[in-house]
Amino acid sequence: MENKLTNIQKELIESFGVAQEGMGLSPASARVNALLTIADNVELTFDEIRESLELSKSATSNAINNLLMLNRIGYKTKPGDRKRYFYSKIGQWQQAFMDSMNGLTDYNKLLKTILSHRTKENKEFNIQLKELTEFIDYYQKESIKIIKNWKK
Amino acid sequence: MENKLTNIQKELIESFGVAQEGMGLSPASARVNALLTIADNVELTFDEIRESLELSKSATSNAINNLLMLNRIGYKTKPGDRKRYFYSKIGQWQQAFMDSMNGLTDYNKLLKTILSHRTKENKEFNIQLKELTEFIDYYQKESIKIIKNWKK
DNA sequence: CTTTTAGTTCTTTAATTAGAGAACCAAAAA
DNA sequence: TTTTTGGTTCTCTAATTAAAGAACTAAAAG
Repeated sequence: MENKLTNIQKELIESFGVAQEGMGLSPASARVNALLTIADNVELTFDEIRESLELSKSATSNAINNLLMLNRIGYKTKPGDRKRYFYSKIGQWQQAFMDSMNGLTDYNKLLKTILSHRTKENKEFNIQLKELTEFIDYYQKESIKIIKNWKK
Repeated sequence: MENKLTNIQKELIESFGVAQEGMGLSPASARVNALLTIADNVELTFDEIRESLELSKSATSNAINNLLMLNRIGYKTKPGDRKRYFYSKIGQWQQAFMDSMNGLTDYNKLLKTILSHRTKENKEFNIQLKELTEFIDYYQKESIKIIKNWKK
C-alpha cells in the first residue's frame, strides 16, 4: 500500500486539479480525477486515494461518487477482494466529446425560440442571432465529421 | 422608459438565464445577458435593466461589469446623454469561439506535461492519453478551419 | 452653490458549497 | 459471534457566493 507521489506529481495534481475546477468539478473531485490521471498506478483503491490526497473519508466518498455519476471514472473489482479499484476513463473522451456536441442541441433550440419571438425591428441583431444558430448547427455537424475522420 | 416584457419574454429570460448559469455565469449576470438577447429593444440603460429584472442597483452594477469584463456585452453612449446603452455582443461569437479554441492550448500543454512524467508502465493508458492530446491538437486546427470556411 | 443623475462601493445577510469527523452499516474474516 | 474491512451517511462548521439596501461620488443640470 505504499503509493507515494513524487513532488512533481503532487504539483501536477494541483495544476491539473485547478484546471478541472475551472471545468466545473469541485476541488476534491478535481483532485481525485487528477490523481487517477497522474499516478503511476492507474488503478487505485478508496484508501489509496484518501491517503494520497489527504482527504477525509466523506470527501473521498463524495468525490468518487460524483465522478462515477459524471462517467469520468470507473472501477473494477478483483476476485476475492472486496475493494474497488478506480481508474480514469480517459479513453472515453470520444464519447464525452460527442456528448458535449449533442448537448449543444438544446442550447441552440433555445436560441431559435428566442429568435422566433423577436420583433422585426433590429434586423441586424436578428441576422446575427440567426447566423449564430446556423453556425452552431453547422459546427455540430462538422465536429462530428471531424471526430469520425480521426483515425490516423 | 416603458419597456415592459411580455410573459413569453420573461419565461425565455429565465430559461436562457438558467442555460447560461450552466455556462458559468452568476444568476444575475445570466439574466442580464438573457435580457439583452431577448428584449425587443437591443440597447438598454442601467435603469431599464434594473427595472426589467427587478434587481437591486448593486446586483445590476456587478452583473453588468462582470459581463463587460467577459466581453459578452458592450455599451455605447449618445451625444448629450450621460447614460450608457448596453447591448449583447452576440455578433462577436466568432471571436468568442476562437478564444475558447485557443484556451484549449494551455489545457493540452498540461496533459502533455502529465504524459511526459508518466512511467513506461501502463502502456495502454499512456497511449490513450497521447491520443487525447493529439486529438485536441487536431481538433483545434480543424475547428479553426471550420470557422474560416463558414462564409455562406 | 445645490440638486439630480448615473451609477459604484460598502455593509450585512441569506443561501449554498465543501469538507471534516464521527456514527453507522453490510459483508466477509476470524 | 465478534471483529475488521470498505465504505456511506449524518451533523456541524467554515468559506464562498449572491444580492439587497444604504451610503457614497463625480459629473452635469438647474
